[in-house]
Amino acid sequence: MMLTPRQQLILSAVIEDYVRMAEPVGSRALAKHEEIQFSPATIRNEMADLEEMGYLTQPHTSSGRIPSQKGYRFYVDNLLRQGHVDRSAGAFLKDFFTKRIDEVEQVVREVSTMLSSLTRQTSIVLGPNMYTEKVRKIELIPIGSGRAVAILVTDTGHVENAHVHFSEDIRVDDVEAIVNVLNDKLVGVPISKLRSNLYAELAEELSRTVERFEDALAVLSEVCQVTDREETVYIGGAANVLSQPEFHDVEKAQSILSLLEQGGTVTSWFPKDERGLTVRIGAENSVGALQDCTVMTTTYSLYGHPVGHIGVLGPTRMDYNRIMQILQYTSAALTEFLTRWSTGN
Amino acid sequence: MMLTPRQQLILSAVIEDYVRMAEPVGSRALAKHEEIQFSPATIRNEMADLEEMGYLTQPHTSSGRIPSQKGYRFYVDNLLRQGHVDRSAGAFLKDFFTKRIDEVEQVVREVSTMLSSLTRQTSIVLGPNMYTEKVRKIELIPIGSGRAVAILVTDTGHVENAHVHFSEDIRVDDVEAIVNVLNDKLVGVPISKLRSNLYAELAEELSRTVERFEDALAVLSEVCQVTDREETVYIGGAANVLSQPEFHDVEKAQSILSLLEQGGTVTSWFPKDERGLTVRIGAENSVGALQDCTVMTTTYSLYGHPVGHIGVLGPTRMDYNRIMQILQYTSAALTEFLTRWSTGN
DNA sequence: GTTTAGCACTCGCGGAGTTGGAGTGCTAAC
DNA sequence: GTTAGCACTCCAACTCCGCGAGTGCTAAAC
Repeated sequence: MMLTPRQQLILSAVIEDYVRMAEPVGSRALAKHEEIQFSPATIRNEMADLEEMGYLTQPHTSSGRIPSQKGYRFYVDNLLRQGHVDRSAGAFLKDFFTKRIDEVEQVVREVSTMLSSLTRQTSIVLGPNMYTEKVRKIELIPIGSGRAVAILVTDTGHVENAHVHFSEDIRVDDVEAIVNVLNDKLVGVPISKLRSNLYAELAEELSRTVERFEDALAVLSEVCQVTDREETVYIGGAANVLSQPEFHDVEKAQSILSLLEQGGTVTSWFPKDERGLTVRIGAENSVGALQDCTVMTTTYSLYGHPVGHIGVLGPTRMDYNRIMQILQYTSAALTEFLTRWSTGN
Repeated sequence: MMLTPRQQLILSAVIEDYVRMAEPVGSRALAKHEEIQFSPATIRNEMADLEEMGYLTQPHTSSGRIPSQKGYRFYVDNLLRQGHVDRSAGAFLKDFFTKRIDEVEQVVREVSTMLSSLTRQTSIVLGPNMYTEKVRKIELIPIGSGRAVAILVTDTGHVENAHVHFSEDIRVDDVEAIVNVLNDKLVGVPISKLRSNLYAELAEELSRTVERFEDALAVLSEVCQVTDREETVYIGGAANVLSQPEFHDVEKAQSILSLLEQGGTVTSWFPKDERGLTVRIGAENSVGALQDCTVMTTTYSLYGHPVGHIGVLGPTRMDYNRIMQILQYTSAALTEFLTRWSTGN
């Protein structure tokens, strides 16, 4: 069942040609490759075998072959020659990451547009989540008529806020009391723990120390809800799907673009609880509209924990090698940036 | 030079038919309208005149007529029969705006997707700017190793934040001193005034009262920079451009989509310093890629001042009447929501 | 003078027929 | 096992043609 070296050679040649030209590749064309020393006839025989085994398909009898999903899978798993990002991309990336930026959000957003312009595909970036960060301070700022803004600052300087409603006649003391309890109990606690048992403990503490229990509870529940904030999704180069010949069919393109528009859906394309690089080819994506697409993703980390995802969406006919290199480089650089940033530049 | 009533009738019939069918409309088809009581021959004569005057064009000799840009312009300026949103849209809108939501950002974002699904076009919404809001409180929260987060809360509860770098050896007192001066001087000041003469005055005050002048200045300049924050841009239904027959040409569609992706550019499509409804038809848009598009926009307000924009982008062949009604309704409802929201729900 | 019927003409569109080329599978020779 | 040769397949591009929708013009009717 294993492929002979020659078959592997031919398979990768087919894939690489097809990725470049977007057209079925025939035996004559392959024979011109310098690594390939056999005659077209031999190649034809091998290709017929590869087709029989399901690695190649023919759009119609007597046209060249194109890789099947199984073919791509084998290629990604066994034939990708690891390496470094190519010259120009490397320069571009190095340049990008030496620019000094210090707002995380801005960096993440720019990574998204950078990835899409470098790969000429659509990029998807999930902003870093804050689960591992710890509460630094909670503030409660009244803004009149029984309303206030609750502000939570994490140890890395993330700021989240939520609006809270109070009873009309709450007093400044009450507000202060609430804030004090919250800060006493929550400073230093990781965001991911806010929801859990702490909630009960805090509710109890509040009921003991604070007069305005309902109001305090309102604040507490708002504060805890930051846990539920979805990671922000940045999508770059969505228009690039239209430049792929496989999406000149407007219907397909539209279905993909509408998917991309619903930020929520996109989140689910990323493998949960998996770090490092993943490649989802065609039907492996489970989402119907992505049957002809490959989604390649990886994670970036802070203090050794993956905190966000970066990914590239393109046709199954994508330059796996190049994009993989770019993603890995970017992931590493982003991780490094985050560490530098969170330890004080 | 003025059009006769009959010509106006025919012009609007042509436009309304064309908007519906997206195909050149001929004399026979028009003659079937019940408002139109003339024979096809008469209509042909009138259409020939309208073409000569530039209100209609013919894609090729002997095909129906389509409206020219000038035709649309005349239609929008003189023939649009004002009215109310149609039944189903009205119900939809009413329903949308009675849902109780209380985060401004969320409302604005949802308005964007609502507009696009209701109009089946692309919607563009600029979030409310804060120029008219006043500073409620400024906080400065150290997060270790010479860094801090500056937080600015406005009277309506907007929260903005920025990171600040200090000298390593700054003391808590210094930080407090800075915050105090800033709050003393800035609370109650409208955001729009932060940049102006106040800056100089404050710098001077800080130099007198605060030891760490450079650090104070760093904070001040970060705080003042919130003025420069661009309004957030929400784009909804970008994929809808592909469902318009005029954009089945992938090239065109792509150029529009890439434009939409650069949020910054989009901002410039909105007329500055103009309130109320504007319609930019075809070449009136000045941006090359929008030659076949119409951008219809209006503003929404808070306390009588326009604070944001909503708009719809579609082909010049759009349902001007319907979209205009929807925009006006939405603008009013959004204004009302904002007032209700900022005066305490 | 305005409106209308009639008619010849134009032009794009879709289907049918044709051709050329790229590519295959098979067979037989090396 | 490899390769040259050959017959075969099928798409893509092209041309040709007829149809139909629509026009402009003219002459008659109102």
